[in-house]
Amino acid sequence: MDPRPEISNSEWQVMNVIWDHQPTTASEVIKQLSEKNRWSPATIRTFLHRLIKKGALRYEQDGNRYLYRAAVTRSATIKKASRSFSSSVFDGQIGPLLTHFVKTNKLTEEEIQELQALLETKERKR
Amino acid sequence: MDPRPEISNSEWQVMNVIWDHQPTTASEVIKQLSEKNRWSPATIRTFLHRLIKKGALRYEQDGNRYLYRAAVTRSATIKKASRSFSSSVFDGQIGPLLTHFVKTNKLTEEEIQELQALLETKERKR
DNA sequence: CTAAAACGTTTACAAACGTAATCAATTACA
DNA sequence: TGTAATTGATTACGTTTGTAAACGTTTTAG
Repeated sequence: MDPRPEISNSEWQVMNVIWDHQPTTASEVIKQLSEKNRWSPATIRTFLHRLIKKGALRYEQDGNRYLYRAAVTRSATIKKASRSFSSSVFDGQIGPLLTHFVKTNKLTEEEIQELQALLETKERKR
Repeated sequence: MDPRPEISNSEWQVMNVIWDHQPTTASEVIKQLSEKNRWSPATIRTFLHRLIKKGALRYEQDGNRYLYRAAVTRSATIKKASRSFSSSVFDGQIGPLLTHFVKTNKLTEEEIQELQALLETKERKR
């Protein structure tokens, strides 16, 4: 199920919780999110409903409550969002995006090494 | 001038043209953009107005038309947008974002080398 | 057994966004 | 010189988003 239309910023937070705890209940999501944000439970429930309507979440009855799970994979969703982000902000150029992020952010030793390894492989493959 | 609220997807396209042609006129922006998108001139003018209201653009009179220029730098604006993007999509983790982009995209030889150089420097500095 | 708490559903409402038409003033062309 | 085209300003309108209250049903605690 391809989520149409796009997932909004707030909805991303909900999706992230679901992907990390799948399958899970509304109250679990509420617990996780009402700390970070000052959202009322009702607000979070609204996001759950909208995500279902968008086809990004599925649910099944579990007694009197729902168990939610993602209807789309995290990586596919990230890929779509990234494409759309880089297409507006960087005008489709992935290279500048990457160099920008590398320049302007702190990376841990591990992250640096993982990136170097990935780039090595890329280079090999050409 | 810090643009409040955020720049929308469509508005990014306008900003990109302005940054590339600064200072420039509405009709130049319209020319550039109505090819890629199927936007009517009125639509593009609306974006210009909104960007001025948001404080992202400035203008000065030039005869009977305006000359537009950015009121914010491209890099500062990109940085803000990237932060906000990675904070919702990657929950603030920059590392995963980078590895994701490297994994899922084609990079040119030059891009790979630039990234490797950047990472080298980063590693030195720790 | 009854009142409160929990859960899902519906409705609400302002701001932002995508997309544009219309209007008024000015300019340029015939 | 009068009319068409250009330019900026105002208004429009449906959808999405952020943020939530209200409502009805079910479960639970006292």
